[in-house]
Amino acid sequence: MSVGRPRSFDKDQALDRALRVFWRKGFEGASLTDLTEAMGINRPSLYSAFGDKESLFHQALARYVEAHACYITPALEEPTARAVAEKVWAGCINVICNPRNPKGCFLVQGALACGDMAKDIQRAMAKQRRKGEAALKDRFERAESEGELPSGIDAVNLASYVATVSYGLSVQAAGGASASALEATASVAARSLPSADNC
Amino acid sequence: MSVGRPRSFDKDQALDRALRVFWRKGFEGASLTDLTEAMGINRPSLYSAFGDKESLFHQALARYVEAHACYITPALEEPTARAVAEKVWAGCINVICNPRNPKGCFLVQGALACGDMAKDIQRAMAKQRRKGEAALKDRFERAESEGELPSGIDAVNLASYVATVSYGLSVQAAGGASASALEATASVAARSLPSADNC
DNA sequence: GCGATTATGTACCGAACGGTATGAAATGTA
DNA sequence: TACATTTCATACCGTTCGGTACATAATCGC
Repeated sequence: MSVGRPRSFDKDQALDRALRVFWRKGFEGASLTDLTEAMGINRPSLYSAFGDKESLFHQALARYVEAHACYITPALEEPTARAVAEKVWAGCINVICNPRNPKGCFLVQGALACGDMAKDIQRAMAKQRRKGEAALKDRFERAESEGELPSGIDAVNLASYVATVSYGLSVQAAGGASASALEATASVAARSLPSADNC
Repeated sequence: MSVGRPRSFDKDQALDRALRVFWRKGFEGASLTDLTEAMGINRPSLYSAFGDKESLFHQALARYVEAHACYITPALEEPTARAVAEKVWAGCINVICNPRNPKGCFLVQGALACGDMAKDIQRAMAKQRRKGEAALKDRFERAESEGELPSGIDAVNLASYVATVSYGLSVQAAGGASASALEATASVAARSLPSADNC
């Protein structure tokens, strides 16, 4: 056991609550007062446990990826490109319309447009989005090699498309769209996907 | 001619410059110092000409709709639902990847997630997005009545889909995607659209 | 118990925020 | 020229921002 006074709060829980604040208000819209109140701690505790606001945000981002954007991993294991895409969108809608969560995708609305001081944050978010797209691309390259993709679609474009629809759904959710409305939208999007009779 | 000292700056030009700042940095990320410096005027001139920051934002929003989101109107006059959607996406990409503009769509990134003080702004942006979707819906209802839409797609869902893809493209552009990459993405999206051989 | 160490609560820091008071400058009217 | 009117530039307002000094409290090894 480490010496010194023990921490009186649960660090993971506090990080989860910070994530929810950043998720709802964005990096710039979330003040330290918002954060400390939601986390149930005061400022010095936040700084000693997480570093400054930017560092806290990066940790919240990592937490989001592992705890909320994790639906991507099992989706990639679906047997067909179509099933992968449909499962990604379904998982996405499940997160962005979950009444227990802020509306929308954190990776989209955490820092899409921001002041110069937050440009590093903005880049980190874009990088994380690209990471998801790269995972999709790898998966669709496999589909390509298996002859699953029709002519005129390559893995990169399909991955970009699947991600693009996800981002669009997130904007819709942030604007108040319901899960059922977005499921209908995703079902239209699915018409683009390769199916058994078009390859 | 009105009495009093004449204004020493062009109001429309100043508003255009304010729009660009809000577009790039969002409502909260744009400070009054950013705005006045870009507009080439000082604070009291801004307040006397445009009101407070929120009022200026609303005027910038109106300007954006008429000067940059205006590509929607001619797109609606295309003869088929497919052509409408393709022209909307092409017009969208032309705006969000235009090197003369900030990257991305102002209606998406102006105030997607924000602090409580900017919630009215957030709602105004969502309302404006819905306005565009409603225009698409009306157009696709016409397509529906003309028997152009295949079974399983109604006008509302198709309009939501076309808008959703646009928003997703905007997120991609904000993240640095090139116009050519987004054109390829949009071409995948177009596979969802009704074509001559699927109704 | 005692010192070392770490966390907590309060109270505060300089800087930047949005917004404004004030007086000088520039116009039309007379 | 004198006045009314409107804009301009400076300098400032109170508030909130992100971040921290400092003293106290709680735990460890000894």
